[in-house]
Amino acid sequence: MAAGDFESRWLPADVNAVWTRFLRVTHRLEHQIDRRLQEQHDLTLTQYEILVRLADTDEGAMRMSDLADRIVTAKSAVTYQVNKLSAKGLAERNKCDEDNRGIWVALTTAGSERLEKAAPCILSLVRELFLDAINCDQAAELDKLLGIWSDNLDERDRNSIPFVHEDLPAEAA
Amino acid sequence: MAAGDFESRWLPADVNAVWTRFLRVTHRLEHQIDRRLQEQHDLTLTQYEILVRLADTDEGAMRMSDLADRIVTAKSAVTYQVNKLSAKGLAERNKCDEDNRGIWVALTTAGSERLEKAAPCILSLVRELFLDAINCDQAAELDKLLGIWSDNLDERDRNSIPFVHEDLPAEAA
DNA sequence: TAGGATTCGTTCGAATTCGAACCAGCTGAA
DNA sequence: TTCAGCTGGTTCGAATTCGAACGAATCCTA
Repeated sequence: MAAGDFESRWLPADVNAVWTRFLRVTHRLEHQIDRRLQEQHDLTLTQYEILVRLADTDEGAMRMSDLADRIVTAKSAVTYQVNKLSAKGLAERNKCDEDNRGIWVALTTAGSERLEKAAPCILSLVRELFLDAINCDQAAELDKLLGIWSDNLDERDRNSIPFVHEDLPAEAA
Repeated sequence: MAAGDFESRWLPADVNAVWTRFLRVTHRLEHQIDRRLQEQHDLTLTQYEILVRLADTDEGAMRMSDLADRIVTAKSAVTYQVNKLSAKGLAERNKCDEDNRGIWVALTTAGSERLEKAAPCILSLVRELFLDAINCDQAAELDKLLGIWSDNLDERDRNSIPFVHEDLPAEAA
């Protein structure tokens, strides 16, 4: 449209293209991993994610809310999935002494074992699809990008910015 | 575990960290956009995606299957969403002369208008969260990465590679 | 040109996700 | 101390997604 905004902005077509491509690639990646996980380890990607999050902690346990925050889903979805995992015997819910409302979700032995079996398989798939194809510099760059986006999102959350898109700032001739 | 594979491979912890971070960031990005879209334009991200895909074609129409392929969902989900859009008057289903089984999904005038209203808003949010924060070189790099991953996935699909993770190739001492 | 294999799109049921409403426990200020 | 407000988690109903099964149309091959 206007012809003077080349340095800091992208042209609409470019933005659209990159974003579209980004969405498509991420979805395809997730689908591949998810499918593999279900076929070979009877786990959903979400369930696997929960197990990984739990295993990543020092205490081997996490509060429901923190879990929800980490895996980026609604609290109710976490309740649902943790129940599922608990029914499978892979995780357990323990009451929380510091706060009687709270729940500590912990990995069971079976959960650890399942994770130990699944993780190498998944990580190798992740490597193959996602990381092996790029070199060290690119990987570093990717990591930097992820950091930037993450900070960006944090900031937005912190301020809970009320996004408004001004249609036309009423100053174009 | 073994200690000799440092150059082309990542350490498990790194892979895990990058992948985790990637998943989290992409989910947060999508949620932000999705929420905005629903609040301000009464559209799901999927629905918006469909409208964009349709608008991107020369004919302003697309076959159901191609749509499913583009937005990376099951065909049944496309049926569901196109029905939804059709009920809203934003898209229409036309029969296909070349193939009597087929359906051409086309944008209606209302659909174009809705998209024209929503797109700037969404693109500006995408810019803000996703692209403005990175410089031109990084953007170019990102584009390259997306290309690599995409090709990778294409290849895998083409050969429908039967993924097997050999637990230990039985040659480590 | 008949018949098996594919492909196109739909339908159905199951799984998952979300948000709103809710209850119970915690916190802070009067 | 008490009461209003907040926070952690669950429940419920609605929306969405998936995959399997299906019918119809097309393609391919003999």
